[in-house]
Amino acid sequence: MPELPEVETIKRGLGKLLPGKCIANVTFDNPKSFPNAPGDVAKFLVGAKIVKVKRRAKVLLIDLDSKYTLVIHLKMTGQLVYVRTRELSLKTEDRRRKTKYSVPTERWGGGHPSDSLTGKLPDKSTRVVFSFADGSKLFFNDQRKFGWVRLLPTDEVPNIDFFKKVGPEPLSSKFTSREFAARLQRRKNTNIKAAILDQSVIAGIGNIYADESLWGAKIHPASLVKNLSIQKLNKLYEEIRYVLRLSIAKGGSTDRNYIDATGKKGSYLSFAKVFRREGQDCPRCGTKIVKIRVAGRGTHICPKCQKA
DNA sequence: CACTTGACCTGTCCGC
DNA sequence: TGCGGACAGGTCAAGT
Repeated sequence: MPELPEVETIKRGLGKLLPGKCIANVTFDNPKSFPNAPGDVAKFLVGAKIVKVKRRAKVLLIDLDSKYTLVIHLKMTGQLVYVRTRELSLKTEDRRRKTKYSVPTERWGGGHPSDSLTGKLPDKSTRVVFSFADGSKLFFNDQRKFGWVRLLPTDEVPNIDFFKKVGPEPLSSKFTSREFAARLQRRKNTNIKAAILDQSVIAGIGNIYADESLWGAKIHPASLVKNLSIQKLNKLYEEIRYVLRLSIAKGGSTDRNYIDATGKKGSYLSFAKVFRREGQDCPRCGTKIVKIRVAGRGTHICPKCQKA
């Protein structure tokens, strides 16, 4: 579920919280969540200081001063939540003992309680825990275990298969409608929804923003790319950039379990036009929104605005 | 090579 | 109430 706006929101949150933090310890329960950790954790992770937090496509990158980078993919149910520990006052043995044994971490989540998912961490979905020298922690939670964390030398990150083939950032000022249309031609015999979900065509779009941008451009998701006019593709380009920007401004979409670095939900879905709105009226023409299946995904359309 | 489908997982929801 | 099955969706491997 985390698509570009959600990962961007997490990046911005962690970018304010993590730089300068020194990693004191890393624990993980599920080897698949951190495939190459065992040998490299001690050498290049513990003792390293966080330099910068970045994003490329739906991937989060945390640069360390050890010339290594944590590469994190949240896939569908991944979360990265930062928890500040209760400020310790170590004046007396009593207070130290009380703090140590009773309240390892304070309530997590920021903002208004109704905006956050409440609970204690770690929980049963916690796969990796990064502990920092100041006592704060970063939890990588992932209910379905599709996500992963990898530790790679920073200069090798661009060489992994995913980054070698991934398409341009849709919100980059260098990304033009002309380039968008040109890149779509590699998938000209498939449907437009599959084409924009293809990360090698354009980075960062997932099911939510595919449906929203196709509605905005009045394109049926099953339309073959080769049958779409250049005007339609230009409109789609504009809509993709519009919905991604709007969602970032709203802190992303919380469908089931997305939360940001401080535990807060995103509010984009309350602005969504069709996603998860089957049975409701199309905001443009009033026709009932229907849910169909395209490219193997649940797909939401207005059958009147988006003709096949 | 282009394209489609299934696998990877776990939790939730729906119908019987 | 319990239970089986469908479904959720990002990416990759394997299939056509």
